[in-house]
Amino acid sequence: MTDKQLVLALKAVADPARVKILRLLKQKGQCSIGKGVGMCACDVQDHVTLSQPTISHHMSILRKAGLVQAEKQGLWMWYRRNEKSLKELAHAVSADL
Amino acid sequence: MTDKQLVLALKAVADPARVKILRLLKQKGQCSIGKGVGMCACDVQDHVTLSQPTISHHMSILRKAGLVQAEKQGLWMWYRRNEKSLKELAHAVSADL
DNA sequence: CGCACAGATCGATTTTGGTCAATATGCAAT
DNA sequence: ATTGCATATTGACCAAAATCGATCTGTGCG
Repeated sequence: MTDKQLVLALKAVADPARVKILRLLKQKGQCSIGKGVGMCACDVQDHVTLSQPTISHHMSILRKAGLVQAEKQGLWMWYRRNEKSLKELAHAVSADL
Repeated sequence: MTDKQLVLALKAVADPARVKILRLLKQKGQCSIGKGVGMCACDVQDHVTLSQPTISHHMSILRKAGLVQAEKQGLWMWYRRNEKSLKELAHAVSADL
């Protein structure tokens, strides 16, 4: 993990809304298209008081940081945590900071 | 560690200059007033290309986040890492994100 | 006292970032 | 094709943050 990637990931998690979203994505059985894990953007919107564009923006930042993965499922976008990247981030904070 | 503290600490480390400073503070024998660990502000300035006010600003942010401790030593300010807080942050990233 | 030095604070500027309304895109069903 | 829905993108706005020059504070020394 390069320093640039590290700072990008840290910036991504250094926001209350995105911390909340990452935690939301831990929940099971919340996905409106029946996936066991993860959520669609609209599911996220049901849990945070932010506009749809703002949520889309946050998801994009988490995605660019590699902390969540996104997959288009017809009309919906299925977001889920990237546990591997999250683990890498935790390790980097523990070892490289 | 409250969520507010967590986000504060994450914001503190989500900056290239402050990542660099935290790493600098790991070095031994760099302190101009003879402390084995840590550095004075002027020692930090010797290693990063930022103005004195900017460094003071960054140190203040790291300090408010609890990640570094500061102690006035006569004319100098002795900064050192707060390993306990850094460990807590690493744990929070690993467990609470 | 008065000077010199380390560091903090102030003020201004520029950049970055969060937010939303409006609009665009893309998909699915009728 | 047309309509409806989920999401993305755009544009604008405001808040927060990074940076620096100038100045202030406080400390030690002659």
